[in-house]
Amino acid sequence: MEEVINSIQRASSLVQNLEQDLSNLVNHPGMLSLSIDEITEAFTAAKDRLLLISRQNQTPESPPTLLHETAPLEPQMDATVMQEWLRSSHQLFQMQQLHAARSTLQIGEMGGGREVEDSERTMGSEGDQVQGIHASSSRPRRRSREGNQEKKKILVPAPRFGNTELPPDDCFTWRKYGQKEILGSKYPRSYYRCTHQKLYECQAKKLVQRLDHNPNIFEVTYRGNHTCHMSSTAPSSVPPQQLLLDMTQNSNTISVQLSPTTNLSLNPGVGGGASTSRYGGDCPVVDMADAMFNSGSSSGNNSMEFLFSPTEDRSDAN
DNA sequence: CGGATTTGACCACT
DNA sequence: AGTGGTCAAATCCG
Repeated sequence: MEEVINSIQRASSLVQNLEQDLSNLVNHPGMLSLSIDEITEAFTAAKDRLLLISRQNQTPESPPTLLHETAPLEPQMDATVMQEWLRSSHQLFQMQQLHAARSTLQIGEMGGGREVEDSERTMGSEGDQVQGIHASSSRPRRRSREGNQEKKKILVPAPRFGNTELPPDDCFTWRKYGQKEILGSKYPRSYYRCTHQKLYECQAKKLVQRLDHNPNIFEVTYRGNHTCHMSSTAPSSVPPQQLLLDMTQNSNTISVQLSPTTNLSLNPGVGGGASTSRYGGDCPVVDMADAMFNSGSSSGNNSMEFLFSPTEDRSDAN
């Protein structure tokens, strides 16, 4: 596990370096590629180790919830895009660390107060219970009060190959139940709920919307917790959240979910498939989301503020 | 045929 | 009244 941590830390610092020199490196694709390769290798090394470890620790039927590869981003992206996903991925990584650190404490309120996002400001954020939606009951179409649902936003790079319309895979199966044009947004918002909503009364939902100014990035808003404890494929004896916690308890600083690999999508040099392994067991986003959910409240507030917040904010998270 | 998606309409909330 | 969220019939798809 120590090697894993070392690899991750190395990768993280490489990401930071890359981020700092990004404006220069963008003009030197070769060097940029090398840099990305280094990061990829570091994460891949960590991943390989973790896969080994997780295979030893998991029951055979447990879906691999560790580490992910998503569709690679197009190698030559502009600086803005690059910076966005670098920042977001770095933030995600920070969040993983934050979560790992906090998971050993009793997680409840976070000190910041920055967690409350705009939509929650007006509603309050109890975030503890989820109302059931019984479409066929005597009160049809009752909309659950958003303010009572935990709501977390993350930014996820859109697949640059294959079907870029697909929202990022996150290891859970989602059923789309609506799409709507949102005022002031170029792109429609898609509404998803957990496929197992009926079976397990799972109230997890997510909203997916492309960013106006950057269609290469999805803003994914998760609401409600998964109570189904199901992955996209088969029932897992251990819910992903649990795995996360279990693993993080073993390493006191770094969560092994490593969403960064995912969201970094550092695949130019890695022979990963171009398309999302939709049910392949790589479940990046949800791990992150779960991490956030399970930490009571995380540092997520307004997505942009949260993800692109200044460094002191992130260091504050440590 | 069953489950997922689409899409217009309805409803809750501000 | 405007807007976002949800429903549910129609349709698609494997």
